[in-house]
Amino acid sequence: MKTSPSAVLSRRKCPRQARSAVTVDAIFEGTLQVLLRAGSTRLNTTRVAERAGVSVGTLYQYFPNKQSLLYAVLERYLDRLMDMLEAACRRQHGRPAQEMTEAAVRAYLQVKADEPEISRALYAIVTELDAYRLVEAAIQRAERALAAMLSSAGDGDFADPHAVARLLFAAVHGTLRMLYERDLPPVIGSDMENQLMTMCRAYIAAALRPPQAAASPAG
Amino acid sequence: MKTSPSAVLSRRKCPRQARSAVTVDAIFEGTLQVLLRAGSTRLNTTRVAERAGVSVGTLYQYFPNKQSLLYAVLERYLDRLMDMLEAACRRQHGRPAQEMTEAAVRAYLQVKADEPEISRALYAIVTELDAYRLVEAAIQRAERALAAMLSSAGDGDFADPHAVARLLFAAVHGTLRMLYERDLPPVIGSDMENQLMTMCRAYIAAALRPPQAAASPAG
Amino acid sequence: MKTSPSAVLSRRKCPRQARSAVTVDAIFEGTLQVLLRAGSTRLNTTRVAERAGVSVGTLYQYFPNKQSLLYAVLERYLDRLMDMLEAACRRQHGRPAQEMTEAAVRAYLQVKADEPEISRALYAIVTELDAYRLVEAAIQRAERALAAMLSSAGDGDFADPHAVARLLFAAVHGTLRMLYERDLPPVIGSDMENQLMTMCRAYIAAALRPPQAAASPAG
Amino acid sequence: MKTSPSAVLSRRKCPRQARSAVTVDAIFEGTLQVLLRAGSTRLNTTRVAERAGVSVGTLYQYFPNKQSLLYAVLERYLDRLMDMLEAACRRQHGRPAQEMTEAAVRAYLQVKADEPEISRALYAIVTELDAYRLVEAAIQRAERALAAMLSSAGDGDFADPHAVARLLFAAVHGTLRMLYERDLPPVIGSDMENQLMTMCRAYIAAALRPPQAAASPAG
DNA sequence: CATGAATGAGACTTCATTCAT
DNA sequence: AATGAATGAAGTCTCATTCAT
Repeated sequence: MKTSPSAVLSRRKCPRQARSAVTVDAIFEGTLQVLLRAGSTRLNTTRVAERAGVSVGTLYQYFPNKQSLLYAVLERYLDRLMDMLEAACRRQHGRPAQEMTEAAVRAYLQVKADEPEISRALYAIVTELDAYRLVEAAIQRAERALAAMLSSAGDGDFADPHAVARLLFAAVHGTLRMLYERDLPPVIGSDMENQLMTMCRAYIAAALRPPQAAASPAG
Repeated sequence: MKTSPSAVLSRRKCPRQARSAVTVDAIFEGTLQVLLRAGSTRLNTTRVAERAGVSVGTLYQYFPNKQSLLYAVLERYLDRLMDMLEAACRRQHGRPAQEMTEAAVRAYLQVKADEPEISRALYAIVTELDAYRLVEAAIQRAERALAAMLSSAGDGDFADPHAVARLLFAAVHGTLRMLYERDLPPVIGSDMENQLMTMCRAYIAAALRPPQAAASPAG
Repeated sequence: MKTSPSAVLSRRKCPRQARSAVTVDAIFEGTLQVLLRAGSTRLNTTRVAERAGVSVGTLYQYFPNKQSLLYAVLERYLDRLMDMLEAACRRQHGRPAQEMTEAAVRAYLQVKADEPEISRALYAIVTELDAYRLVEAAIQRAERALAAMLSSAGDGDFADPHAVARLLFAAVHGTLRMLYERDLPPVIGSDMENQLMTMCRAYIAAALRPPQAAASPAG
Repeated sequence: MKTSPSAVLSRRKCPRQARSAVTVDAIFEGTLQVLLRAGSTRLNTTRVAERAGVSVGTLYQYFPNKQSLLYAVLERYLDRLMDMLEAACRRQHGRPAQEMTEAAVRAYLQVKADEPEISRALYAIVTELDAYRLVEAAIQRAERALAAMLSSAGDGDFADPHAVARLLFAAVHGTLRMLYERDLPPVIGSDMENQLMTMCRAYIAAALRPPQAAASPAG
């Protein structure tokens, strides 16, 4: 039942010429525009092509079918999101656990805050494509980045850094998702972000083991 | 662009005869079956009717259109979920904050664990219907129930119980959603549940203010 | 292709009991109501039954199918219309041609004016049923009544009274039809009626042969 | 409840390529064919497309819905009919009233006689679409053309040419309509046409005022 | 390569009619 | 006789995809 990324979803041609790249970009952009303005239900290839300023035929020259187009759009979005999260995590290596966590979470909030509708719209795509494998890959990138960061904490270590990273990401991402799917007044939104931060800090504090009193010769 | 529950989505006929009630139930059940087996993309009225063992005509005698059917299914699910959460919260009134939270969260995990695919499938519906208003109402029921419970804690109080309830629900629900959308091995699943519990406890501990030693005679 | 009045259109049972007659009347009335309020396109048996205050089942106990119902409604209307026209014509027997014509035409205008929407709605039925045979019968009643009247004129006779009656009816009825299908301001409507009268008078004058001056010995 | 020609009824796409124009013509033709052979009740988009030799999809590429198709067919027919009537009227300018009237009426009879079934079928459309506004526009074109013609009569003038034109058109058109809706034997048909002519002549004679003997020196 | 007209399977919905209660 | 729930054929319309130009 699940769509396998093989055959059906692969893009048809790698744009080698500059012109092609422009076209593909226009199509990606068009897809997002339609998604935002018309919603995922009314998203169809004709409309996308129209908005992208190309003909349907052209669209089909770059993507073998509608699914592959959506898949590519999603892939690109997740890649960029994860690139950014990885970068943010790397920047925190070696710092104290609380600070690094706070910084990473804040970075994630930041990006998501810039484009709440896009996030929401893309979830529709995930559901429609059953593209959970793609999401899974992204999540794992996030977890690995967070785990590596946590492992490098300068002020202690974690019994199972990956487990902590896993929950941290799930909690932060899941909370954000709820936050952006609801139409909450900004005041409440920012309060929730504060509460989220409090929770993360409390969690990290509970999971962090202070550095081995290396000087415990008595041990 | 959002679908308002009025006109379009309301049910067409209240089943008066016993026969009707049975039929409507069969339709609800059929919808869920199709949702689970064929996925939301392949869900169509014909298939639902078929699975429910009735004709399309019958389906349309109770629901003016496909959307209203999905809306009703969703509504029923959310109502039941919230009924259960409210009951669980009420049962905890007066107990210590940590214990009550743990119990409530566990109850929620429990229900959701029984039917992971249904949850996932229903999210697809929410997206397709833009039925965020319905979800919002359910969320608010959850928040109120949790806030009332927290306010009754026997071992302290919260500066802003509703804010705590809000985040608690968002974090738990959001985390669960990620948990069930991924196909994680059970081991990891249960580990995540433990981590989630840890996080909740840590958060509650951080938000709970011990009882005012107001009555402290020494005062 | 035409619907023959046989089998399909005949009413299923002649209401012998008073209760039945009441029901049938209610159904007739309901049909007209729906026709006027919802239009012929949205006229369906369920709606008719509803408006008539009976169930569909009952409706089908009196009419074997939808067509027969419409047919009966039409028949009743045409019968009444023609009854009235015949009566009006009979009342004019023996009077001068101009006066009798004017009176008959006026009577026809009168009835039609009382219920322009009904007329219009019923035409829709005629088209849908291809019930031209029924209309034809009514027209012939009209023509016969008018011809008989004209033949009895006290001030002359007509070479072919039936031909005159035929055109007279066609012109009056056709003009009226146009009048009521358009939404003309009353002023123009009444002016048209005057013009119509002028035309009829002129036509009769042209067709009427003065009485044989039998006493013209000089001839 | 009336259908306004805006939005819903307007055509979807202006045929730009030659191929398109051919397709649209085929669709128009197909619609008429179906209308004539199957009747307005059995007219459906599938059948029209089939008869036109195209697919339903193609049909819907040019017309947003069934109504708009019928509307367009009707519009085209009325336009052509009125073009012809206007031309005929213009040709009569300046001639004597009786002659011009007779010529115009005859021209109208002529066209209608060529295609009695089409006329009848199209009336069904008018009823189904409630497209009375469209018909109204056509009627007004007819009235204007006739009024202008009458005003130019070389042998007198009319107190209210437009009123005369209005009734003239109503009577002629209405009579014709009755004539073609009935299945009268040709003999009677042509007799009616003669009678109609007599009536028109009589009416014109009654309405025409001889030229002012303005130069009457005796005055 | 690009275009956009054409295709047709398939989705949604209505409604005349039947029949168990 | 009356009821109204159930039926399912048939109609309208959409949209992913192809292919001649």
